[in-house]
Amino acid sequence: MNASGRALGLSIGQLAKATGSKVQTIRYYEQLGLMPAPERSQGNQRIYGARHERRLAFIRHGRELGFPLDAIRQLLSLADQPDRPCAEADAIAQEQLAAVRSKIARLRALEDELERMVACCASGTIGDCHVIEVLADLSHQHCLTPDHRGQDSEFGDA
Amino acid sequence: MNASGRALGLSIGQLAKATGSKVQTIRYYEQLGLMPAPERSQGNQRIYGARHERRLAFIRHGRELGFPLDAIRQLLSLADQPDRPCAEADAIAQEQLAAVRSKIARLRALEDELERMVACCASGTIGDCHVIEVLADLSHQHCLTPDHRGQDSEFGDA
DNA sequence: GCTTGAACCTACAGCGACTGGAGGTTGCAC
DNA sequence: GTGCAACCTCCAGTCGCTGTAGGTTCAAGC
Repeated sequence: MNASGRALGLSIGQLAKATGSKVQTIRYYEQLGLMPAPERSQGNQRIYGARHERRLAFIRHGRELGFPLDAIRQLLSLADQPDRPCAEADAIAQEQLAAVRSKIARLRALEDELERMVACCASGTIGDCHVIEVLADLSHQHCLTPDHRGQDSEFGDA
Repeated sequence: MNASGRALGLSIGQLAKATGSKVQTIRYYEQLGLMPAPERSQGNQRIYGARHERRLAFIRHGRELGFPLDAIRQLLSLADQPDRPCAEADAIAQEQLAAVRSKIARLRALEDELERMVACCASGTIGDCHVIEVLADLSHQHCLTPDHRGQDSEFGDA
């Protein structure tokens, strides 16, 4: 019971290294209930097994893809019920894809505006600096889209 | 002294409406020192003039373009010194443009991964759900880029 | 003059997902 | 037995707001 079993005996530092996480992050996930509380050594230090490593890898993988922790929590609970339909998991992933696309769209608009802004900078003085002029312009006349404020709150993390 | 002068007598709520900000946000900017403390009425309520309106519009405009408040602080201080060279302002804008581009690149990679993820979902059960399978895969074999973790901390806000 | 309700005031907690530090204990190698 | 790295808990800070609690002021209507 070592290859895919549970006993493995990783310290939190070893688990962190194995999954590319930080020690604090692992404790943070435990605090949030995303990671189960592991056994402790006689000296009260956490001891992890393969099960924990898989779970943490799942979480990190989700985070790398930009899923919020709440979505990951749902995905984890779904992953534990192989017989349920996968429509729910699919919906979560679709939602994340939509969020990513909307952030891209917003950032591309910003990119356009910023490009125009810096392209016109002739390295003169602040007095005739296009960057400052655009920002100071109350009427947004220099802007491609007069309302470049995002409709969704902000493009958060991912 | 009304058209472009200072006296105008806006309450904080009127200023918020005029600039598309929220009342709390204006107070927050004042607390950070981005907005100067305005005069007060007899009843201790803030009274703003055209100068404040221009300054707040500048800040909001910068935020809409994703500049962090610290960058906006620098840009504001530059805007007050029209004789200085504009290289510094240009550099700040270039930096922001670079940040936006790097976020776009990261998000596009995520978009690709997520597309592949959901495209293969055949609406079966969790047991053979591609979404869950990819996330649970320790070896990242299903991933386009085995290291889709961002090199910069995260793609923050904008 | 009085009442009502909206808008204002200060101060502080919370969001998301960590990160870093203080101050103390344990584990392992030499 | 001695050092020091890694562990422990708890708490504050990041960024840019947003929301709430509990109280005061303003302007309009009667």
